[in-house]
This record gives sequence, C-alpha cells and structure tokens, in this order.
Amino acid sequence: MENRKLTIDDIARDLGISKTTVSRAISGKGRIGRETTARVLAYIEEKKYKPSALAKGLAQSKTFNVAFAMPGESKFVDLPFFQKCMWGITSAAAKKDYDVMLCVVCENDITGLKRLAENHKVDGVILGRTYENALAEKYLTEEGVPFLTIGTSALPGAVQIDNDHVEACRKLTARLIKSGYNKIAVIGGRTEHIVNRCRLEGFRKAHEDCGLDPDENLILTGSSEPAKVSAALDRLLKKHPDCIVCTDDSVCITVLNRLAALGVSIPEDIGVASFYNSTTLDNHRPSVTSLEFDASEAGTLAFDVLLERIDGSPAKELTLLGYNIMERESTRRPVK
Amino acid sequence: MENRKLTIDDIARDLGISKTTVSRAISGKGRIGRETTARVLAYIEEKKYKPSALAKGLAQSKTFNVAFAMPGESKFVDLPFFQKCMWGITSAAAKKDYDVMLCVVCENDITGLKRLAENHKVDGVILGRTYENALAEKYLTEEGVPFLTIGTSALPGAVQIDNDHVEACRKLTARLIKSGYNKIAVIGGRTEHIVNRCRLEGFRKAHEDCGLDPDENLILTGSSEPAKVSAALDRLLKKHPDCIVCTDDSVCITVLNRLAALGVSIPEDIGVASFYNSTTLDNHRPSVTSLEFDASEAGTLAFDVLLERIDGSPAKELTLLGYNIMERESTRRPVK
DNA sequence: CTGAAAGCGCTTACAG
DNA sequence: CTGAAAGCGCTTACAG
Repeated sequence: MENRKLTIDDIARDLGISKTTVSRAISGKGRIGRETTARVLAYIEEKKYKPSALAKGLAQSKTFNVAFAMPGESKFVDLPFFQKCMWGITSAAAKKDYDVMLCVVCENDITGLKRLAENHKVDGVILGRTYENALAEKYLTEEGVPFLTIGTSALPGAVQIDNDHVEACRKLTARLIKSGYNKIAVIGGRTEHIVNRCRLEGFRKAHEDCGLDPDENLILTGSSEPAKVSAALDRLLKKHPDCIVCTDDSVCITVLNRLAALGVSIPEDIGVASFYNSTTLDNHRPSVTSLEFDASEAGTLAFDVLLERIDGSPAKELTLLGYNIMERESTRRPVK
Repeated sequence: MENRKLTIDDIARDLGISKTTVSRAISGKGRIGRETTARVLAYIEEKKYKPSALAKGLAQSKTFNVAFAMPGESKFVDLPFFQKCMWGITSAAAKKDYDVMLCVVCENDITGLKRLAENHKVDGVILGRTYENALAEKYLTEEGVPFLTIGTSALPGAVQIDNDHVEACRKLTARLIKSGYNKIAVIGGRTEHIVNRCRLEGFRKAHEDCGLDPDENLILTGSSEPAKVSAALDRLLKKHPDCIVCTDDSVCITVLNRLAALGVSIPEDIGVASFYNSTTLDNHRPSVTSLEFDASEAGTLAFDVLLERIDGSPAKELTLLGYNIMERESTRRPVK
C-alpha cells in the first residue's frame, strides 16, 4: 500500500499528455484547455498527487521556506508571545504555500541562522527578536537575504514590524486620566531602550492631549532591576501618586510585590497599570490593567510583509500592530 | 559584490576538472586523489562555496529536514521545555547537516503537519507532545513517514523518548526517606494518565526498597484541579504527614498556595517536593525540591534517534532520559 | 583516480 | 492550446 512517490511523469503517461501540460494544469500558468485542466486536476485529486517541493524549488530557484529565528536565551523571553507568533507565521505561510524553518539565535551567536542561509534553505527570514548589536541584520543584508524584524531593529533601514507603543501608551494613559486619576506616576526601565522612550512619549502625549502637564517628578526610569525598582517605588510613594504605570510587566511584578509587602492595597489605595502585558501577570489578583498586543497578528503580518520583500516589492519599512487596552481590577477607582 | 550563487559547475570549470570529481571531493565519497581533493577544498574554502541543499536533496531524494511539531494550545504547555527542546533538536540536527521545520499541531488539528509531509519537505518528524487520540502518529504511520514522540504515545509501537519517571520518582522518594521523612504523602492528578501511574509506581518502589509499606491513606490522586487538590490537601493534613510529594508542578503550586493560606510553613511544619519541575516553580520561596529533566537532552536525543529511523536502522522503541534530583529548601528538615 | 552521462522531479522559454 | 527540450544544481552507477 506504500506510495512510491507519484511524479508528474507518471501523470503525463497515464493521461497520455506531456508533462509540460500537466505542470501547467497544476500551476494554472500559461494557456491550457479547460477540459485538459479538469482531467489533470481530477486525476491528481483521485491519486492524491502532491508535487515535490524540492523539485519545484530547484526549478524555480526558490525554497518556499522562510526561517523564524527564535531567541536562544531563556531569561527575559516572553515565550507565550513567541508561541503565538509562530502560530501566526505558520498559518500565514501555509496560505501562500510556504513553510517555516526554525533556528535559534542569541545575541552573539548566529551560527544557526548562517546554516540556513548558506545552505540556501530559505527565501527569507523573520527575526523574532532584536539585539543592540544587530548581528543578524548585518549578516543578512550582507548576504542579500530578505529579512524582517519583529521589534525595533538597531540597524537603520531594516524592515520591521512593531507594536505601536506610542499610540497604545497614549490611549491607555488617556483612559486612566479619564477615569479620574490625576497624579499618575511612571516606573520603568532604561530610556536607552527605544521602546521605553516610546512608551514615555505616549504617556506624555496623553497628558498634552488633555491640556495637562505630566508631573516629571513622578516619572522614575532608569532600571528594571527589582531592587532599584522597589527603591524607586518607595521614593515615589512619598509623593502620593494615585496611580502607577509600569513600562513593562517585569517592572510591574516588582511593584506589585513591593506594594503588597508595604500593605498598600490595589486599587483601593492606589491604581496600577502596565504598558506591556505578558502572561506573567495573567494570574495576578487583582487582575492588572495593561496593554495587550496580538502576537498571532504580529506573526501573520510578519510573514506577509516578508513575502512581499521576497517577491521584490519594496515593502514599507515599518508596519505597526494593533493593540487592546485591557482595563481590569487594578485601576478600578474606589467610589468614595 | 552580490554572489550569483556559485555552483559545482563553476568550480569544475575554474579548476579544469569534471563536476563529478568536485562532487566527490566535497562529499568524500568514492576514490579520489588527495591532491585533487585538497585543491577543491581550498578553492571552496576561499570562494565560500556552499552546495545547494535543494539540489542535493533532489538528487538523493532526501530533504535533510525534520519537522518539529509544536503543541498549538496555550494552556498546560510547558513552554520553556519546548524552547530548550528546540535548542537541542536544532543543534543535534546541525551536526548531521540537517535542519528543522516547524509546524503547529493541536489535539484535533494536524493540517500543519500534513502540509509538511505531503509536500515532501521533511524526512521525518518529532512530535513534541502526545495526545490521547494519537492522531498525528496514526497519520504518519499511514503515510510511512518516520517519526518519534517526546513523551508516551498512545499508539502502540511508536518510537518514543521519555523521561524515566519510575526511576526518577523512586530515587527522589528514596532521598526523602533517607533524610528522615517517614510519613510521606502524595497528591496528584488522574491515574488515567500513564505518567501519573509511573510516578506513583516509583514512589511505591522506593518504599519497598527500604522494606517499608507506603501508607495508602496518604496517597490522594484523581485530579489536578486546584479546588480538588486543595480539598485533598485539607483532608490529608488531618493525618499529619511530614512531607507531601506532588505529582507535578501545577499540583504543587496549588499545594503551596493552600499551605501558605493555612499558615503552615515549609519546611518547618512540613516538607514539600514535586515530581516534575517546570519553570513555574523557579522563583518560589522557599525553593522547592523536585525532579529536573533536561529538555535540551530530550531534543538532541530525539533527533539522533529519529535520524537512525530515517536512515533505516531499527531504532529502539523507547529511549529513557536522564534526570536530576534537585534537593532544595522545601525538604530541608528542621533540626529539632 | 577521473569523466561523460543519466537522473532526481519539476518549470519554462521556444516552437508549433 | 500543447510538446520537445533544456535547465535548476547536485549525485551516482558505469566506463575507463
């Protein structure tokens, strides 16, 4: 019952036509009779013929594969994000009859990526995460391999997919202001990171939108280390903010823990929100208000944009993703 | 500066030899002069020639790719395990000049896997997780595609890589007994799951090894639902066990939370250990004693065994993985 | 030890 | 609308 792989030659012979014709019937390219097409298609359907991607690829000098570079470090990686992202990529790829190859990339080790590129196994690559040194981006541009990054690339000109941090943070902040908070503080990581700057920008814009001036004394950035974040929080509390926004969820965890330790209750005593929500916060009680980005969408979009580049269209440099504001218990202002 | 892909023909021409010879020099197959080989290799090295995996594959009717089927559900998935596993697979694969393709498989949806198999894009597949219905396994055997599962497969005869649950749990239990615990309880999930049965078996064996009879009243299995686990724990505590072993870390989390709520302190009042440790427990204070399985090793082994199957060797049906017993604070018996 | 030739399974100008 | 033929870039009997 085993299937000695059926080839286009077999079909041609069985149907008494040339393989050129068979090929055309399948691909739909070139002029070809309706009836012939139908016959071929029917035959294929019945015999469950599937063309060899290898042969097809060789003939067209294409692999119909893209690589997804997964970060290799185990810390500070939002794994659920990548899982959903892969889901998005593979499903978008399938629609275009592409498949995805996996490689692992670390800040200083791109050998996995090189393998794939050098062996000509992929038509393009999606960099799942970016690093300051842009090692992968540099290598790929040098090799002339189309690629795209998810997140902000340190390499100028790189095609990228990114969350619309500025807008998202602006809207979330606006929502907080609208719900009555008027001394909103920010605790966050180093502003060397572009993403943190964007988040802050959104925060400020929201205030401007309402004709307000954000209180600069309430903005404490510089580190996401737990100890420093806790210290920053302690200082902040003396100024009595009514809400604290964390630039990301790892900062937020620290803040939540410290507040709990101090016996400050949320949302009764103070509101808390996060500008980026990974699953880390999922099970927290009270549930915390935060921005939610759709990883699956990031994946599908990433593939679609990359494919354009592969096919030669001049893909636009930056594609922004949608977001959701998840308003939850942590910013439910107590009715006084 | 762009590289119009160098081919074996170019090399042959430049070196004034036939491409047959070039091919042989590269592959090392067939008789060939030392000197010729050296010349070819030197040339290749200099020009950084890399053979086309596509062409090579077509000629040998091989793809030099394996698929890794990632679970598609987001809950109850130990993502860090899969990340490390992928790391292991890709690196083991690279050593054999293989690469890995990604697909997403859910309990009732194996379309992603089918794509890869039907399009002849892979030589074999590694199923990252198994399901009761064994859908993927059945499909692959039907198609004659070599595969292997990580974890126990419901399909009899499937080649599998698994943790040595029985032995590992036996050793961990033995360690607990040796450190002085003598009323050890077990809380755990449904014994319908083979894995839970194995764990229990190890637990019992350890007792037998010491000529002890495990107290069956202290063994409460049947559910991993938080509510039921908590209830089971409450019942258990009345019997005053001196240590509680959880069959997995999700059960363990519940137990830890409940104990904290009851004001029972670990390890002073009672010891706690887990038969399976995911990163969920990583940051828990006190740190909890548990078994640790090496996901990366699972990955490399998985690839190596699969490759044997691909190459036709009759791979052994079950390969057991090593484990480590991580003895931590939660079972540090108080000196009285 | 080395080569000419056929073949892997497709695609695609080029002719009809 | 259809085909014969060359080509994609390798490998591998088969001869020498």
